[in-house]
Amino acid sequence: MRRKILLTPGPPAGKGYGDDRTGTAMNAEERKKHILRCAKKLFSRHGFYETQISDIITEADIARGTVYQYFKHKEDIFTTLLEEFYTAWERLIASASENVDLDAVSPEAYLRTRIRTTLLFFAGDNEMCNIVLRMGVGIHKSFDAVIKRFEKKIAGVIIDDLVIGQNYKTVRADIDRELFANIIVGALFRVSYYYFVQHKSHKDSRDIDAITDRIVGFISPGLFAK
Amino acid sequence: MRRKILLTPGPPAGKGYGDDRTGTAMNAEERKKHILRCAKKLFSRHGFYETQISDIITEADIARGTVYQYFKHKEDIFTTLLEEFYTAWERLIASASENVDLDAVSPEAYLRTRIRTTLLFFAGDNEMCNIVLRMGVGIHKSFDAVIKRFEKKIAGVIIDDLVIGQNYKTVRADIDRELFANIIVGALFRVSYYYFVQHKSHKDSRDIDAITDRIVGFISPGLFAK
Amino acid sequence: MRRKILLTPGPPAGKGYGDDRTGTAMNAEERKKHILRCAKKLFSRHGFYETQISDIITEADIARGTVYQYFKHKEDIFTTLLEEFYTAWERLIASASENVDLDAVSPEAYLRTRIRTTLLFFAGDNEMCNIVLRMGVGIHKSFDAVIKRFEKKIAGVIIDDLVIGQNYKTVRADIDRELFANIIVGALFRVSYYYFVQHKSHKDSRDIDAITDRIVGFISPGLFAK
Amino acid sequence: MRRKILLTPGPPAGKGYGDDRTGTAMNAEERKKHILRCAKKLFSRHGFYETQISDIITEADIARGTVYQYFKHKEDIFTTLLEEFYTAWERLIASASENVDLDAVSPEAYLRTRIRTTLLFFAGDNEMCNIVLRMGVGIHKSFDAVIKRFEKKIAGVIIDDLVIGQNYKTVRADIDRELFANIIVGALFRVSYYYFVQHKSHKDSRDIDAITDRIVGFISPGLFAK
DNA sequence: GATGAATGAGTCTTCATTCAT
DNA sequence: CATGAATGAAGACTCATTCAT
Repeated sequence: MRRKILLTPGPPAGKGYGDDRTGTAMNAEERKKHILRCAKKLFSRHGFYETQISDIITEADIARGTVYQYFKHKEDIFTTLLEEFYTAWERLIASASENVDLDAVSPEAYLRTRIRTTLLFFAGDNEMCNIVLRMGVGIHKSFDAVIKRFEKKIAGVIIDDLVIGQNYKTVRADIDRELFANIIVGALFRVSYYYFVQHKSHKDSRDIDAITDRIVGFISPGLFAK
Repeated sequence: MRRKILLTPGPPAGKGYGDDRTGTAMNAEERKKHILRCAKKLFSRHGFYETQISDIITEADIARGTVYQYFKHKEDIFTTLLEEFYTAWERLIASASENVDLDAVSPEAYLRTRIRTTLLFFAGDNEMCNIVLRMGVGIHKSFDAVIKRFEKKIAGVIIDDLVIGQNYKTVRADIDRELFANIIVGALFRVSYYYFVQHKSHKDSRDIDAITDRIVGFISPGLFAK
Repeated sequence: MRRKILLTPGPPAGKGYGDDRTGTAMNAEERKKHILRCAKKLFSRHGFYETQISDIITEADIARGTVYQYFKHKEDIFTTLLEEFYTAWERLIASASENVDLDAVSPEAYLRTRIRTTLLFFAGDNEMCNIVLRMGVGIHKSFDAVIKRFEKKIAGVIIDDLVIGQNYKTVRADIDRELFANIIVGALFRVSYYYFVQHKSHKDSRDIDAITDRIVGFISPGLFAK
Repeated sequence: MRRKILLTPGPPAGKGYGDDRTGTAMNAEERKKHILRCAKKLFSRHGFYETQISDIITEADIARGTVYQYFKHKEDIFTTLLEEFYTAWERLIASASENVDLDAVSPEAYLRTRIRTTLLFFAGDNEMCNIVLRMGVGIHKSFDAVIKRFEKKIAGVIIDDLVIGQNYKTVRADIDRELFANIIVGALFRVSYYYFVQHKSHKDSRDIDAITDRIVGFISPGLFAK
């Protein structure tokens, strides 16, 4: 029986009539944002797959059907979140570019601004930061341990190298080892992904040698003591 | 009944005899590896959640129950894959370290070896490379488009900056822009993730300024023309 | 949590292991037939939409998932039922035609065979009969009353006419009024549907006059007393 | 606020003012009819279950809640449609009976009027015709193909028989085969439904033989050449 | 009277896991 | 050990109905 006609028709009832936990009424715009906010929180903590619509409506304190008044499906929520984030980023970059007089600013100052802008942007929303940059989170709790171990290890190896280098006085003493290790890991992971997964046009060891050379050439000046 | 002795000699029936494309029978060890190989292929392409046990047994041409003879659950397969990968990496790093005489080798040559080793390792198994380096992202087909767009854009912005810098002669002419953009993106993403998600100890804008300064200080020497 | 890993894994349990209410094990073929049989019963009584998968599995005493091992979806069950029925009918007609020597049999005897065969076929499976011929059933309980009233009325009108005609001696005295009313109603409904819904090529009143004439011409000889 | 007095005078806001394509305001009576008209169109095309309240309000260009001001539930709309149709039919039949002087009119002329009236009635509203005469079948798009095939086939068989009969000169040459096939199919379906589903009082093959005989006796005079 | 956001019971379908053979 | 039919908890999504405005 699809619907118990004449028996239990009933819908609404009780709370939720537009209220939030604050009891303030919400218009469509606000409510959509509210759902998005709650979903972001959950996606950030548990990932897309481990976040259920049930979790979202509990968090948002709304009815099941309400979600579907604002979003076509679960993916739509996630996609909207991504789109908004990316759009904000694009706007930021665009506005940042506008206000720069390339002739008046030193290259280093320019680079500095760029990097600072990006970091500030990510720092401003660490939930989206987690969603977008997630490196292992949001997959499945049971993988966390394994992943964490690896991430720790790989950074550790680099740090050890740096310590040795600093002892040998070959590596600059003022290097922030922790930060540096992350830079290297990030760079290597991304380069690997880019060349070996996305553009895997028969990279043989000679290609890899070439790539290695360029990376070393780029890193060395900032890394080693003169 | 046991009548058709000549027809169904060994185990149950029909195909699925545990053989692989070769038709050769497999022992336990081989069979487990076979399953892992098939699962890896699928996880790499569709991610953990979008890969079903059904897909794995189809790919491996085995019976549903067989999987559970070798793995406790689906997660166990994935975890085993990760573990194996990490273990291999650790072994590689360890053996690489053993054979180095730090007094006999230049710091740059040492760095070169380290990087080359890592790249070779990733290049050697681009399925695992995809799984490990993208994991959270190999999520759902419908997100791919959005993500790709962003990734393209962010790299594009950096490349544009480099072009400008090279025109102005402030950036070294021999920089491989594509590679460099990936290094920067990778570094920034990871650093952001590390500081703003994992260790989010109240990073205010002063912390970010400090981090920015260090990154700039590290990158500049290799980036700018003298 | 998609699946409460390590917490509540469990499936099977208890009954249902292939048993029916008879306790006899079933092979794939039988089980599919069993599901079909149960579904037919329910579809026949409550219609496609008012029959839930839950009802079917209760009736068949199987698990929810089992249905989907044999049928892609609910529609698939219904369609299979229709297909089987139609196929059986086609086979029947074909075999009936084979054994007829048109030169040796009187036209009336031939007609007789045809009609008898069809009636026997429908009489043989009144559940499918109801599903296929349903004229108002299987829609929604709440419509039943309205429909029944109309059906009664329309037949009533015809029967009244016949009574009058028989009193006037213009209608053959040996007419089975109930049967005849159904023949007329069925014929008129179908003709209307055929000409006014399916092939609605601008039937104006002249067309209708022509159709009427033909119907009258065909019915009259068997209806009126000489 | 009530500022835009000149813009939003009457009720709430925007469109949906209750008007139809003419832009004229509607009173309660008209509005109810309007909803019925729209619902009829949709029920006719997609059936009761595949027509949603959402579809109806879109078609009628009214608000969701408005429907429930005129109808208790979805079923109520459908039932109203049926009731109206049946009532109209009853009125028609009643008025047709009034004006007949049975002593002055030939039985055949009387039959002719009856049939013509019925056909005209159905032809006058092919949406209701579709709803009433197909009801159970306007079920689900996916079944259409299967059903159509059967309907075609069954009519085809009869037509083939007629062709043969006409070649043998046993069947009247002036028979409209298409029309006749529909008459027979309609009659047989309805009789089957009546006797085997509704009044299934142990119809055994002897009953069926009796029914068959009567049908043949009734059809033959109009069918066969003398 | 009209509106339409909110409601939530109900329904289909998926899929990891088990266990008799 | 391999098999694969059976299992059923879980989850996404629908949609008739209500009621504050």
